[in-house]
Parts: sequence; structure tokens; C-alpha cells
Amino acid sequence: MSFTASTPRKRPTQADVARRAGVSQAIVSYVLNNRLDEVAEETRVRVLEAIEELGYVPHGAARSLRTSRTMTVASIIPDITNPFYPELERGIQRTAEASGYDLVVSNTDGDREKEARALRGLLRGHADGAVMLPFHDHRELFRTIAESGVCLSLISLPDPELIDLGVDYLVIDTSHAARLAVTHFAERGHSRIGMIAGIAGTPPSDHRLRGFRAAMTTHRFEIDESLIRYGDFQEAGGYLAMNALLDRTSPPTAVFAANDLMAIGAMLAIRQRGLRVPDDVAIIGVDDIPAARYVQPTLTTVTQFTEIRGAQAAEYLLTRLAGKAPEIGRQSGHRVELIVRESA
Amino acid sequence: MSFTASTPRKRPTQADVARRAGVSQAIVSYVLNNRLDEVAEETRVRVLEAIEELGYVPHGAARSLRTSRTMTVASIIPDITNPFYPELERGIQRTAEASGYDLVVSNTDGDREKEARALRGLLRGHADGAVMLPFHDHRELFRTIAESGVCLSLISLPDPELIDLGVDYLVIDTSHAARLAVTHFAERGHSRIGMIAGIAGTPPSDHRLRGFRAAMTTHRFEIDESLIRYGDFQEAGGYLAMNALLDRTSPPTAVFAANDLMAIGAMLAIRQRGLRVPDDVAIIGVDDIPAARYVQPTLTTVTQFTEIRGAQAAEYLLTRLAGKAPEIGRQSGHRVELIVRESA
DNA sequence: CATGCTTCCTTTTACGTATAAGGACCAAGT
DNA sequence: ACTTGGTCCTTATACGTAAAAGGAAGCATG
Repeated sequence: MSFTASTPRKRPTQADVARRAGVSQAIVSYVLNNRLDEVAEETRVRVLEAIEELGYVPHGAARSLRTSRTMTVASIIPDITNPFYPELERGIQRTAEASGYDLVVSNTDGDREKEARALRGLLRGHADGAVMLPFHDHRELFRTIAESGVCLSLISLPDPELIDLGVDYLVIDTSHAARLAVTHFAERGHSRIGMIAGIAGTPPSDHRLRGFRAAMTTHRFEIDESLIRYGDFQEAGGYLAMNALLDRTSPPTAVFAANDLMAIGAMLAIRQRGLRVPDDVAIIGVDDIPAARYVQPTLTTVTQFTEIRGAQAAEYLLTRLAGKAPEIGRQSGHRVELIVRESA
Repeated sequence: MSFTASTPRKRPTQADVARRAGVSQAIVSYVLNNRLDEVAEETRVRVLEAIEELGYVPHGAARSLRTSRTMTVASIIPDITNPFYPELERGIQRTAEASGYDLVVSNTDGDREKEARALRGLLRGHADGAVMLPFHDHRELFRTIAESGVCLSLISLPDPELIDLGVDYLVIDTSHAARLAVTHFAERGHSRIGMIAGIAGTPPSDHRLRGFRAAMTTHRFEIDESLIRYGDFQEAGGYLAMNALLDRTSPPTAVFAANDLMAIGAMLAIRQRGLRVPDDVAIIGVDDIPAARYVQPTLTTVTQFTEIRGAQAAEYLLTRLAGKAPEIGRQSGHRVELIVRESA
């Protein structure tokens, strides 16, 4: 079994296996697809031996051309370097693999064009379905995809038209996260509260900002627009936004950040000015990424039960792929919970 | 352009486009592949219009069955939740996309079987090539893959036999990282130095451990085997290992952790005992993940220039895919650098 | 002993694409 | 007038697979 050759030997096909086993190609296919009634046990063994000897591996493209299934699902996420998404991905992966599907991840940078590109990949048949957390509106593409029979499980706000087309939704309206944060701040005596939102126009940012405004109104706190800043969902963005807030003549005493990375960046900015968290400025983030437990002070944050969410979104997708889903799209809500640590 | 239908309309093929444009299927294919000399401009426009109207999208499987190219590259990494790998992935992605390739990520959990599974995906033709950081030995599979014409760019120690088969290597021997760490400790007066290694048997752990032993010997420090612990490359592992070290009657005054996540976990354990970093125990990690700048105290660590490494590994792969690589595999070394922060 | 039913094959077809091979037409060159 | 060559088509084929359709042999049934 050792080769000295260096030329790329062409991979064996079912025809090669068939020739070696002295049968027709169809028999090889039957063996591979476990059509036990079609082939005698003795023959089956011979074919399996030939497969082993030649190192035959099915040709994925040919197979999926024939079956129009790829047995892979895609996971399309905005930012692989944000720990939140890998965690989400873990949940998706766990579920997908349990059903025998391969999982491939596409990172979009939250970029509209890259999102569209990944989605067009679905149209070309790269995967049988996808779990996606979209940053942008792709209604047209989503519709085309759903209509072409590719299953979609979206983590965002439901679109009624797409629901009708069988798109499943994990409703992820984190406006409630903002409410939890503001209420917690209020209980600690804060009223001059700022927010570091994310990228304007993206759902994760807009929902949280909306919830923030609503909660502030509920508590009859004044919403000072100059205390609302925007970041890029990364540490750097939180750092810059916090510095801008601290540069004001009357900075906020508490800041809600749209995610943990920005919250951590904000804490860095505060520390660098010689101020303390939470005494001078209290901070709450969202996501409960692993680092939230390791920063100093540890970060009070709103958890979304990330991995479980990923698993559930994948569950939707896989039941649909298995044909066990209702024709119309499903949706399910979303529990969030405040984890109180040291930063607020 | 609005549909009320809910039945999955079958996707249009080149034949449908051809019918609509009043030409043969071949012409559609020529248009799509920019064979300008084969088709009159007027016809070309007509075909493009038909494509637009029908929303035609090429069928990936059919195309790659015909061309035996997928125009995607795979990135196979051990742990997507370890920030080091997403950063590596970014470098790979940047390079791949610049060359018009799609990138798909496979997460293996450092699990031997999952690694093998991802590699078998390559054999089935999922991608034209892969960048991989392997945790386990897959020499046989690698050979089969290389021989079947799928390009490989590995981030690990070179295997001469695979080099001969055209596998490229980004040599990542981080034993030098350990030397930098031990030397730094020595300069600060430490001699009772422990190490939190990673998962025994995996290259990232073994190399660093080997370097550690060598450096300790160079400095004529005693290697106390009981001061060498193993973790799982996660915070939790570092936390547990550090606790074990601190439970000893004479704990180390300095600890080198095989990666930053474990270093951060170790610092947590130290803090929880009321001890201080670096005064009671100094810590150095490896990777320079983003969090290293945000933990308190900030983490002294050895950077591998992660994203650049990923980009370079991908560069190897893409030049080979473009047929511009020497027949024999290439390899290039690996600069590492100590980033001195507060923890040591 | 014809008939039908199993069992286990082979032959054939289709999936959607890229491209080689072939053909029709026309302008230009001898 | 007859090649020659170019332009722009069409027809035909192969990629590797899954599975329908067809067929040959053996065996039980009436």
C-alpha cells in the first residue's frame, strides 16, 4: 500500500470499483446506498472489498447533482472573531452533526455584499439549508432561496411573507435585554444612563437601542441623545465610544453597551482615565461571552443562552430538511437573563 | 415580480434560459463563461436578459462535476471558540476572497475523528484545497488527498513525504515561544517556573513543552515535573491546572501557559486565592488573543502574528491552485515575539 | 407445464454543465 | 468559380452518480 508516484492519480469511480468486483456500476451504487434487497450478500462483500482496495470515495458533486442534496448545512454569521458567534456556531454544529449533516461556516463581516454572496452560494446549491443571523435586509434573496427549496432558519425578527414561504425564525429581539439593564441601573440609583449602540441599521444594534429608549421612558429618565454613541461591536468601538462619553462635561454614571466586546472596550477606557468600574461608571453588556467572567471587574451582562439558541435554530432547520416541519414557518421566542457580576 | 405561489418552483437551468432567448444551451454556457469570440454581442445581450428575467443561477454541483473545480477552499481548524483561530481564519478568508474563492470553515474540536471527517470531505470534492491546523496525525489521509489532486496548506511541522507530494507548510514550531517566556522569567529573577501545557499529544502543546524543557535546561533551572500540568487549551483548563499548582507546598513563582486562554484561567485562579499577578505568580501566555489586552492585569504573551500567518498559509494554497507553485511543497518559518505587558 | 413471483443482476437514463466537433453562412482571396 | 477562413451558431458528449426499467434464472403454485 505504499506509492512512490507523485502524479495525481485520478480518483477511482464507481465504474472502477465495478470493474474490479466484476459487476456493473449500478450494483456498486446499490451497495453504497444500502439497497440490500437489490444485491446478494456475497456480491456486496466483493464490492465492499473492491471499494476498500481502491480507496473509493463518492464524488460529492456528482452525487448531489443526481440527488439534489448535499448533506451539508451552512451557518452564515457576521463576525467570527466575536466570541458570541462561535458559541452560537457550536450549538448549530452539535445539532447538525447529530443528524449526519456537515456544517460549513461563512463569515460575512456583517458586510451586506458578503452576506449576499454567501446567500447566492445557497442558490448555487452549496448547502441544503442555512442558519443565518443577518445584519442586513435580504428579503428578495431570501424569497428566491426559499422558493428554490433551500431551507432557511433565521435568527432575527420574522418577516410574515417569508414565514409563509416556510422560513423558520428564532426571534431574537433583544430590546428586552436593554430593559433588564436599565432596570438594574435604576435599582442601583443611576438615572444618567448612556448607551453604546452597535452599527446603526443592524438588528442587534437597533433592537437594543429601541429597548433602551423604551426602558428609559418607562423609568421616566431623560434620554440625552448625546449620551448615545455608536460602535462597531468590537472592543475598539466600545473604547472609542466610551472615551467620547467621558469627554463630555457631564458623563453618564452608567452605560449600557450593545454587546460584551464593546463593554469590555469601554471598561478599558474608563480604567485608563483612572476611573473605577462600577463606582465611577457602571457597565452592562450583552451576550455573556466567556471573557465576561475573566475581565476585571467581571462584567455584568445579559445572556442570550447563545449555544442553546444556535442548537434550536439548527433544530428548526433539520426537522424541515427531514420533511417533518409544517409548511408554514415556525417561530419561537427568546429568553434573556441578566447575569449580575461586578461591573454594575 | 411578486409571487403568491408557495410551491418550490424548480430553479431554471441553462436550457430554460436558452429556450427563452431562442438559442441553444451551449450559447448560454459560452455567455456565462465569457467566451466572447463564440457569441455575437447582440445574442449575448439577449441571453443576459433571459438570465436576469428567469433569475438563473449556475448549479454548483453540475458545474464542478464538469470542471472538477469548486472555487471554494476549506479552512479546517480545531476550536472556533478559541479566539486564536478566528483570527487565523480572518487572514485565510481575506486572501481567499481576494482570489475569488469562497471560504468555508470546519470546526473539529481538535477531535481526531472530526478532523478525519473534514478531510474526507475534501476527498469527496467539497473544496479545491484546504488550509488546516491539524491536532492529530493524518499522514495516510493527507497523502491520499494530495495524490487525488486536492491542494493542502498545513500549519504544522513538515512531513518530508508530504512535501514531496506538493503539500505546503507554514512551519509553526512554537518551541521558541517557550524560550522567550523562560528567558523573560529568568531576567525577572524567576527560577522556580511551572508550565501549563495543553492537550498532551497535540502539536501546539508538545512543541511548547519541548521548548520549555530546552529553555529550562539552557538556563540551568531545575525542571520539577510536578510543576508541569496539562489543560484543555480553554480557560477552565488553565484555572484547574493553576489551582493544582497552587495547592503544592512550594508553588512556582512563574508559570508559562501554552496559550492565552489557559493563562487567563490561571490568573483567575491566582486572584481567587487573594494572590497577585505578577507579584506572587507571574504569567506568560501564547497567542496574543485580543482578550490579552483586556484582562486585568494585561497579559504578557508571545504573539504568532496570527492573521498574517493565516494569510500566508492561504497564499501558499492559492498560488498552488493557480498552478503557479513549484511541484514540491514549500515551507516557511515562523517569527514569534514576546509582548511584554503587566502579567510578567 | 404454463404462470407468476423472487432474486439478483445489467442496461439505460437523467441530473446541469462545459466544451469539442460540426455546420451554415458570408466576405475575401486566388 | 472555387477554395479559404472567419463568424456564429447547433449538436453531441462526458463528468459520476442514483435509480427506473428490463431481463434471466430459479422456484413455488395452480
